[in-house]
Amino acid sequence: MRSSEKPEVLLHLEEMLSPVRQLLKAHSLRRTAIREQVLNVFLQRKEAVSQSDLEQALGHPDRITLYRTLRTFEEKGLVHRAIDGTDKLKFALCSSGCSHHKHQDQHAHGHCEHCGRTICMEGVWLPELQSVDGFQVKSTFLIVQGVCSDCGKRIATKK
Amino acid sequence: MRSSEKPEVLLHLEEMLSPVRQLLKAHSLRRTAIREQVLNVFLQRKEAVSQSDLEQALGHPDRITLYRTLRTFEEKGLVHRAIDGTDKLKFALCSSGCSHHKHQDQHAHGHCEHCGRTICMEGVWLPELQSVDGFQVKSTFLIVQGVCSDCGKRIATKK
DNA sequence: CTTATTTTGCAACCACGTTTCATTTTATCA
DNA sequence: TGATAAAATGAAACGTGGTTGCAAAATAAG
Ligand SMILES: [Mn+2]
Ligand SMILES: [Mn+2]
Ligand SMILES: [Zn+2]
Ligand SMILES: [Zn+2]
Repeated sequence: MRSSEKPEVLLHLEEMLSPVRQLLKAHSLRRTAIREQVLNVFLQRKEAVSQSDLEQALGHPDRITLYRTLRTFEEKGLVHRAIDGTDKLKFALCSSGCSHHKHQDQHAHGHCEHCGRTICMEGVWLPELQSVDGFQVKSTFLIVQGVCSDCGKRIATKK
Repeated sequence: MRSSEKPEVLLHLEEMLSPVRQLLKAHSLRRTAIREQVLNVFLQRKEAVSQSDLEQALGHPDRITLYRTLRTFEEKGLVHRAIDGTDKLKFALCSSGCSHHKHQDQHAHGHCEHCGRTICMEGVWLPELQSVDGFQVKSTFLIVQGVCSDCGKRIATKK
């Protein structure tokens, strides 16, 4: 049976790609087990995740493969680095506008000094600088340090 | 000869402490070879320096001692971390107001994507946030990415 | 100079980042 | 549906940094 002869119903089923497969296809990435698992974690958790977070979440897959998966995702514009001032490198899902070498996530990152989680903050204004005494500004990153809303509530309850 | 009997001229000479010794004394730190060497590098270079920068500048001293020297300086308020978005931890000399566990360096850090140097930028306004949808803000860090004035001139000349 | 305290230097570990290469898997197309 | 080219994986191996414990050396104080 050639695909052009398939009944319409089946064609529609084939087009019902899961969100992760849509993402992979949209960025022309092959579909592999670890890529789907990693993307699932990114979609479930809303915070930025580190490689060790993923290792734990996925039951310790091969660490080199995971490493390369993250670099590939970064390069293809699926995730961006979430700088939070700690020594731990974290990544967060990109907004839909990002693609190969064209990241456009201009937002602050909030780092909770209590639980260590890092979140993307869309609603914070970033200073728009052009140059600072001779320094040509290309982009700015803002890290907001403090206590996240979850931890704030938890602390308030305990008192 | 007891010190109380020394002629005034000698007493004055003794009080002529070098800048590094003044710094050490002001933060009640013992005077050791590596501490003086490290402080000299900080005073000469105006940019933020990493441990590997110091290792090279000082002819590869014991790396654990250097490591502890930097932590001690940070704890006592002589240097602060200069977050620049790279994976390399850098430190910069504190302004005179800092002391044991009371850092007060509120300024942006500029990172040159060309030469990799990181400098403290005193003249940049930091957003003053109190809370962002439930997140209690304690402090903010601003990283300015771009091309430093030196590299800017160098590039302009080559053209 | 003596002594209490601090600092050093070494051994030893661990966490990560990164490359290389043979093997396996994926997508494509006849 | 296979065969095939291209891409991804997993193992090994190496490098860099961060970190602790402990005995020896150095410092500051009296
Ligand atoms: Mn983000
Ligand atoms: Mn600074
Ligand atoms: Zn929290
Ligand atoms: Zn530069």
